Amino acid sequence: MVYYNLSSTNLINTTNYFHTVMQKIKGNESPTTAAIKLIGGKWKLCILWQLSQKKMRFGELQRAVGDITQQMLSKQLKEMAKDNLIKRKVYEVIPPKVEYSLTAFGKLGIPVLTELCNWASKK
Amino acid sequence: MVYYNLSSTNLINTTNYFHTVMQKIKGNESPTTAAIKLIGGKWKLCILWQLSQKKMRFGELQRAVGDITQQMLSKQLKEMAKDNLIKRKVYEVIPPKVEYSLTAFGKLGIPVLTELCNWASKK
DNA sequence: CCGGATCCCATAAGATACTG
DNA sequence: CAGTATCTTATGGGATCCGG
Repeated sequence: MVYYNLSSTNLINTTNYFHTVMQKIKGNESPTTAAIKLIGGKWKLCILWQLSQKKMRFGELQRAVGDITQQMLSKQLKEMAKDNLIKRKVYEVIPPKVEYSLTAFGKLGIPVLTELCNWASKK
Repeated sequence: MVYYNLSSTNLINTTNYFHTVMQKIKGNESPTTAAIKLIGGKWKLCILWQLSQKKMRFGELQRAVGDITQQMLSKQLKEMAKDNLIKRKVYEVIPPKVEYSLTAFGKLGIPVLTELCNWASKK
C-alpha cells in the first residue's frame, strides 16, 4: 500500500524541491515544460488512458480513442515511445501486428494523471 | 492532514469513475481533453507554479516566468481567468496595478500538478 | 493491418511597436 | 505599468493516397 502525502506541509517541501530544480536548469527546461511535453497535445493523455486499461493494437487503439487519424496516432505513438512512456512490440507476421503497452515509467504516471483529470473535471 | 490514496487498489475505483465519465460525455469532451485544455500550452503550468508561491503583478510574473512576451502572458492569463484557475484584481490607480492569484480551484490543483512535474522529471 | 508520404489549414507562439 | 494591435513564423493536426 503506497500513500502519497499531498498535505500542505509536505507540499512546501515538494515545491522547494522544484524551486531547486528550476534554478539548476535555468534557461534550459523546467519541470513544468518537461511535463507538458510528455502529455501535451490533444491525444497523449487519452492514449495513455486507453493503454492503462490493457495493451492494444494499432487499429484497436484508433477505434478506442475515437476521432484520431492514423497519421496522428502513428506520430503520437512514436513520440511517446521515444519519451519512454509506451512500449512497441512488433510481431513479424503477415498481416503485420503491433502491440502497444505502457512502460514502467508510463505506469508510474497513471495515478497522478488520473488525479489530474479528476481535478480538471471538477471545474 | 490530508492523504490521497493512490494505491493500485484505489486506482481501479478512480479509473472506473473515469470510464463512466467518458462514456457519459461520449463524443463530446473527455476528462483527458478537459485537463489538457486547462494546463496545456507552453506557459500555463509555469504560471500556475509561480502564482502558487505568491500573488504577483503582471511585470513581476513576466520576469519570473522568463522568456514569455507580454502578448502571450496577457493571453494566457485571460484564458486562465476564464477557466477559473486564477483571479485578477485591478487597483484603480495611476500607474495601473493588477494582481494575479490562484482561485480556490487553482489551489486545489497545485498538489497534483506538483506530482505531475515530479513524475515527468523522472524520465 | 499498420503505417509512411504528401499536401493543406488552423492555431500557437513570437517580434515589434504603440497607448491609457 | 499593464496591456493592445499588427504582422510573421512555427507547430499541431487533418485528409487523402500509397505500400509492405
